[in-house]
Amino acid sequence: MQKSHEDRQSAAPAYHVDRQVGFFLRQANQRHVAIFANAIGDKLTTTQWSALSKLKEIQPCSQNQLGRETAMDVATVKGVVDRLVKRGFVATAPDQNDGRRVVLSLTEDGLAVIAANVGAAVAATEETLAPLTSGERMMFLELLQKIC
Amino acid sequence: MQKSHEDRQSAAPAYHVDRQVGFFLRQANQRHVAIFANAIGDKLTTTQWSALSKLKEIQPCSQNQLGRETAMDVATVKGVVDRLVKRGFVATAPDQNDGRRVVLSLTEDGLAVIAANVGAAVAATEETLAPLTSGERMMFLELLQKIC
DNA sequence: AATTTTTCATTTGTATGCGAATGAGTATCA
DNA sequence: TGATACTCATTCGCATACAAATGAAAAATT
Repeated sequence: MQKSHEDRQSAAPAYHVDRQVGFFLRQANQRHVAIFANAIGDKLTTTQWSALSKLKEIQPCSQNQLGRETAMDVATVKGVVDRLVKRGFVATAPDQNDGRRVVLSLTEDGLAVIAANVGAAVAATEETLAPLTSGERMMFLELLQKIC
Repeated sequence: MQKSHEDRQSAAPAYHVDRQVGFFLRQANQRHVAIFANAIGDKLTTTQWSALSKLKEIQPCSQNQLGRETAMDVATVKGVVDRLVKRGFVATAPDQNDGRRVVLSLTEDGLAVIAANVGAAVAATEETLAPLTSGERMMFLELLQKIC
């Protein structure tokens, strides 16, 4: 078998975008977002869901803190929170001790929408990992966390 | 040790957003995009890089086909291609046989910018996977592909 | 040949996601 | 106290990402 022109020129293997981690990460994320959107009943995005869920754990808290806890940029979390406030899931109040802060908390509706969709969120996680066996899932999650 | 209220109510484990695949996938992708942006010298995004690299493999081709090959929505690939055309990396021409199609191809500058940045792209992949050992990388990529 | 379906490209609207800049408020420290 | 540094929230610009709708052209079907 004759060697290809490329192989004759250098020992470096051919570059293929569709074999790079970044390419797969983007696709895997895309697939999960689609699964989540399909599973959830109340038109909540993955980031909105993250914000709501995290807020339930750490409320009351400032907007920036929520952003840090959910790995969102300040500009990003601003938009996410704005939409959640607009829909009545999150309430804002000025901080008494710090004039800069806006204190975030969940409303009744916010708590209700979380309760109503936890099942779907769990199902979305399950469906995303469906192609993997139980052992593969543990291994995958462990490795995935390492590159975050 | 007394059982928590939650445990008494149900056998279901507590839900934590920051332990779900989706949460990690988003973060891992974020980190890679940041690494890539930092490594590349010519202000190319990961999607723009995907489009250019793939185009080099399959040119000439239509816009929609490029979108399918790079896992991009028709609306998304439109914007990506527009910016690449604007910067002179991609040329468009009407298809002789099909009045709907726009035939895409790389320009001289397009080929040059790819050549000038392959090294950085490889380095970005390397840095993204840096937290993993060689064996872990193979395992991770294999599992990641399964959930795409 | 006429109808239906599919494909292609485009546009609109909504939602992230980040860099960078700004202004207001707080904390630190000389 | 006064200068400096930091934090918080906001805003602007740019770049994905998808749903949905549109119009034009091609392919498949009857």
